[in-house]
Amino acid sequence: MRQRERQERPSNRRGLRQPGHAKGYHHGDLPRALLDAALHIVETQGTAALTLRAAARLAGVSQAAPYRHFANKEAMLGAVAEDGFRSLMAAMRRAADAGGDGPLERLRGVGLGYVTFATEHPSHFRVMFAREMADRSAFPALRQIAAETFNVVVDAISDCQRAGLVRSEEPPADLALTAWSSVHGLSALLVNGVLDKPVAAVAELVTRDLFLGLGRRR
Amino acid sequence: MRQRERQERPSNRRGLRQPGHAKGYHHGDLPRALLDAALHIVETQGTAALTLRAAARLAGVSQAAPYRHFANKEAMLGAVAEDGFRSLMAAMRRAADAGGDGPLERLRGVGLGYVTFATEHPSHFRVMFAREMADRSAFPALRQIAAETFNVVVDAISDCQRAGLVRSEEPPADLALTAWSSVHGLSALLVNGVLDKPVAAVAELVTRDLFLGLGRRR
DNA sequence: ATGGAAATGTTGACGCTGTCAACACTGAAC
DNA sequence: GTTCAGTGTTGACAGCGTCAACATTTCCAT
Repeated sequence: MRQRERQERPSNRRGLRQPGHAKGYHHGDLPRALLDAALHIVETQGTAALTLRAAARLAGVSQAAPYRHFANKEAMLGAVAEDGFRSLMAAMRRAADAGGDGPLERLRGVGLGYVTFATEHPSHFRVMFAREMADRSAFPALRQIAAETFNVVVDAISDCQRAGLVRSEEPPADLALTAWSSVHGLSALLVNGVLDKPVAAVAELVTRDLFLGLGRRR
Repeated sequence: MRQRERQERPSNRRGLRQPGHAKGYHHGDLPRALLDAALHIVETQGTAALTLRAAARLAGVSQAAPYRHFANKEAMLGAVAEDGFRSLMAAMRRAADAGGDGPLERLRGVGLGYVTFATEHPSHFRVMFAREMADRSAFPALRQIAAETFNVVVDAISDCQRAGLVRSEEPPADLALTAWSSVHGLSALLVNGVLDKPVAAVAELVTRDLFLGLGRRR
């Protein structure tokens, strides 16, 4: 589940630590422990339960301890979002590999991987994108990793163009924007419960129609 | 500002205070006033400032008064979202009319209207879709009006199919789902500040590529 | 018209939250 | 060994959603 292994030091057992206990006043790697706690909360209890105090509680520290490592709650959510993008990229790449060898199958896999990640981790997905505009500019690392995610799509489309499977009159980034929008939009609608159809069916549908286009083939 | 008429209940005709005269112990039409207050807050101060107590304050009543008309905060957000869908539908229809006479121009207008509404009312847009799944099923009116919004897209596509401008092998609802996803996804990315390009440019781009499809024309 | 019932308002409280200031402990550098 | 920056704790504050208890007003049956 947690794809990033946390390096555990023997002197530091997260969660088993009690306040004031002689075991250790200092935690060891509190930022890591807080992020792990936050990730656990968002996956198991949803975004509403993802609170600074809850993360501190789960990490076994006092409510004010997180402020030594995160400027405020937004900063912590930013870290959670960043981790989410890493997971999303991994899921897309995994799905692309599983899709097949042809560039088109890989592109399709990227899209399906995106939708699958969103529906399997709806709360995490929501944290990744439910950010205010003003805040987003204050988190360059978040912008950066979102851009990398986008590049996965661009690369998949470039490969298809080179293989003559996708229109080449347009720059791959332009087509990638359309593809990303479609897949992200479908994910958002699914995650927010607007659609009640099975995920697999609508994902197949949208990726196919995205490829074919709405217009009549002439 | 808010130009929607309030519909008067027949059982309430006697002794109903007109807006502006509501000065007594009873308000007159507190539900309406609270919704107006909430709409004003979400437009001027964003979703974070949209709080039950703030709406009560703006409506000039105590913090507990809203509970006579809304079960909880979620219910109020649901009402705000509902109003948002009404505004969105109106914006789409307006943009369709402004687009031109041909069905294709109207379809394009619907899409551009959607994106324009989202970027011009980002906070309202966020409230409309940032709802938890569990809650959504508890608001049938919300599901209903979201379905109506979707039908605007379906109808526009049907018209295009009848005019032979859009592929007819597929049911219009299927194509509409792809179109909705694309336009919603672009809106979500723009609203959440993931893209920093001009709205008009990307909206043009995505709607065009959506029509053409990613695949090579044969 | 009138008095009780129902509707709708207020006050005050609870526990939760994000956040901060003041303080306490720890470990490393001098 | 002392000092000091880093990191943790305690206790407080205001604002939030929500509820119970109470106050006032309007409606309806008499």
